[in-house]
Amino acid sequence: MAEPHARQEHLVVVDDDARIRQMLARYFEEEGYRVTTVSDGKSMREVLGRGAADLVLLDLMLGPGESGLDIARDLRARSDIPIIMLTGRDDVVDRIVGLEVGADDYIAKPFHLREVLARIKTVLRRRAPAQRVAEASADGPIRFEGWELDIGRRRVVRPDGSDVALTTGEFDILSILARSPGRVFSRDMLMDLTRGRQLDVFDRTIDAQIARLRKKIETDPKNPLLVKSVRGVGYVFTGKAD
Amino acid sequence: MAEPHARQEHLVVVDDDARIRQMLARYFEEEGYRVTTVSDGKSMREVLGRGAADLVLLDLMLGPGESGLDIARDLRARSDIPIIMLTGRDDVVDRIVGLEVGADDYIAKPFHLREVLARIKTVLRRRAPAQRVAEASADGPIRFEGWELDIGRRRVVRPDGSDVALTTGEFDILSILARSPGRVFSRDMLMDLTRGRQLDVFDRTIDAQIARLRKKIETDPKNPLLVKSVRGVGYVFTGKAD
DNA sequence: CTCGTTCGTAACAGAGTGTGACAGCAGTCG
DNA sequence: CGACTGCTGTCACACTCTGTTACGAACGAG
Repeated sequence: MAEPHARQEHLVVVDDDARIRQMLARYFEEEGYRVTTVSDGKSMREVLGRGAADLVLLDLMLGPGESGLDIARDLRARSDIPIIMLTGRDDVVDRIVGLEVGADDYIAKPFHLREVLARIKTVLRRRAPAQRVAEASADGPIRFEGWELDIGRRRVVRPDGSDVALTTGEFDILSILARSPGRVFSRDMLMDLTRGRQLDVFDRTIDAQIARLRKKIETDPKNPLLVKSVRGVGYVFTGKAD
Repeated sequence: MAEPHARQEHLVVVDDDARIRQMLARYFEEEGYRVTTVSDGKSMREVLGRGAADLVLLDLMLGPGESGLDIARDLRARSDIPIIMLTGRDDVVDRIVGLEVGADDYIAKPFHLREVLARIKTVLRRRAPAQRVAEASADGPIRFEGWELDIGRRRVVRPDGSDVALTTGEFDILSILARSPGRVFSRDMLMDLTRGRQLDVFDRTIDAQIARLRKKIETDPKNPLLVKSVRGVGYVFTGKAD
């Protein structure tokens, strides 16, 4: 059921088969989404040019002379709109290439409408937080106070050259913080950015993670120098960039 | 469009009846395949010698002096190209022998074009996903941290130049991961992309393969640098491209 | 100083992961 | 055909990671 107060999210369905377009549109509309259907890449670009879409559902098997993969690549090059591909059951290669060019997920045909809906919700809810942390810095490592934080390689090196074994959660939090030194992040934001979830009222998850993180990277965890608390607000990275 | 969205698959039709050749060719071309027709075994070998074909559709009733069965046996001895035989309605013996010599399927004449197409798709689909993984990259090898991963040749070379003996399964997983560094793949996706199957609930297959893979390519498998785990999500390749 | 709030962190339980062992299987070789 | 070999899926068990709870310490307002 649609939630009346939630902003209606806008899906764009790209498929050359009119029946499939109609079937998907009808189903998603019943589920409370706004749906626009188009049959080819050109129309899709028109629609996207007109207004913001939240997600593109793209059939890779379009008619002759048009490749869903090219459309996906092109789309990804110019925007961050999440893409879910519809592929033939056995188009393993297409899926691999599709993910490579930046699609967020794929669904094999024939599909269950329920499943498509579930995937859409998942992708909309969190565009793979871990992924986002990684994308945060495809560039070189962040250096501070002799430390080195290589987000791409998920690796942290101490001033003395030794590796720090951070867990996934610890690493994600540190990445977010260190990427924007001096900026204060609320627990809410950290939770959302690293796990794609909202924070419950009395949730101490982030606090616990911060404590564990400090124990591993601070010389004196009681007097943190790198990750400081801002009472009533959140946490901030105070390491000085080299 | 720069490239067709999926490589056009190449069918070779071997039949001594020109009308049948033409009929099949026209139909398959409409269906998006690349088709080459030949009338005898000699021409077939020429065509196969020139370039890769994906499937041979072979009439067992060739003209006098030539046996489709011999051609099939010979072809199978020298390659893995899938073979579908066209046999007379009652050539039970031929079918048996044909399957024995390694044909993948047979179709009794007279046949429906639809059915032929369906069989072709089935046979092409049956080909090991691994093979399709390999096809996914006709490009050069992937290089990272001094390593070399040649997907086409299914070969992995260490920075010191020595070969690593990866098994098929290990290689497939590494290929998928390394093609999209920084992208997190769920176990589900890895299973689907490498073996074309879905993951059962408590399936640890991928974990086991990852462990074996790490043992072979990581300096310290306990602290992996190339293939890292993302708790609750999956695995990610963290090698940096050279 | 007192009080209510916020934060740090130890402790625990449950879920997730690594890995050795083993058995079935397919391919190979004699 | 049978022995052998290497690969893979599965299981079991240990270990790791994380969310939650609890409690005391730190903090800020008045």
